[in-house]
Amino acid sequence: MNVRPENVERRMEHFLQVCRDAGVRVTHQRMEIFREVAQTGEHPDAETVFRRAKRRLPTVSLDTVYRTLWLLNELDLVRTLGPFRERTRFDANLEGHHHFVCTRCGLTRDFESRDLDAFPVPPAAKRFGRVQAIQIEARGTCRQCATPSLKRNRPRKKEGAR
Amino acid sequence: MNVRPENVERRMEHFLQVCRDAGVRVTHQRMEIFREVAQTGEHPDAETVFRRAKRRLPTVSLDTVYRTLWLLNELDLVRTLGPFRERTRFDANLEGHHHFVCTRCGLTRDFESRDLDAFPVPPAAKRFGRVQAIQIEARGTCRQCATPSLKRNRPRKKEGAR
DNA sequence: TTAGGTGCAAATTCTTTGCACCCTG
DNA sequence: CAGGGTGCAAAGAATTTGCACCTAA
Repeated sequence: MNVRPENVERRMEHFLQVCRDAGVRVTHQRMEIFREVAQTGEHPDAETVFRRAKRRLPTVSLDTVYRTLWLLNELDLVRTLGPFRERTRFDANLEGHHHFVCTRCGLTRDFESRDLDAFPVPPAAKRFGRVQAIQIEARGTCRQCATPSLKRNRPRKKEGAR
Repeated sequence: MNVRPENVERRMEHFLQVCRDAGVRVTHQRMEIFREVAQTGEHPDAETVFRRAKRRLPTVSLDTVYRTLWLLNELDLVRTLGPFRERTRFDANLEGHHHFVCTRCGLTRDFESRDLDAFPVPPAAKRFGRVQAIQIEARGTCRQCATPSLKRNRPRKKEGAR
């Protein structure tokens, strides 16, 4: 569950490198916040990162944690699970199907793949519990986000193309 | 993008059947809310369903939409994308990896699969944009949720095992 | 030194809940 | 006609923002 120290170290190095290259300041807060995410395989939410980071940074604030996590996401040092900055979304298509997700704007569309449907459940997944279905998420950039003139990029409020 | 009328019809039939079997009342609101989700391949959020449902149900309220969507989810008539009723979660493991997701409590864990990493990007996914990575989500029930005595089931507030 | 970063507090946005009235079964 | 379902309004939870002070480069 926890990441081995040598890997955490490697991630920290990478973090420093990326920050320098991007001209982003390396603050005490950013280091510790990144470390908390780099250190665990638990996919923590902001609140959890906050709680843990406070052990080393007693005065850190939750909003700094949020700002830092989104910064790290922009620098591609961390990623979010599922479409990010999005509300809960519902789907009535219960037949096996897969999703294309645009990592810029969150657009999500179904597609089908016989080959994937036939793919056996990986044994590595079974150790966590009983697997009912496997579903792939193809992450990338949608047509509109790829076209510079029509950038859709992270609609925060109201809807984009849902 | 939109679901073909005959499939919408089939889903409506199924909806009625499931409601009857479950002893859940079939109200005008529930029918129209389900219809909105059944009709589109867009994975709408609650707000979007609300806006659309209002065209047929001018007096419907947003909270009814929420209550109904979660009811439909419980009846397994709709599903949510990604771990549901969860906050945004972050991950610093950027190497190709996959997720086991418990559909009861949202527990999410990484696993690796060489075979899946080697799986070619399905052509059907490419039509939506450029695919950078494919990642599978193995959905099922985790050990703890499968054990009746230790039910974890949907922690809403505060954290479960993240 | 100084622009970028932080902490605080307040604002927003999304989602849920309590309660009185309504309508399905 | 009884109990579940709905709408309203208000509460609650998660996340973002404005601003004055602080600090890494």
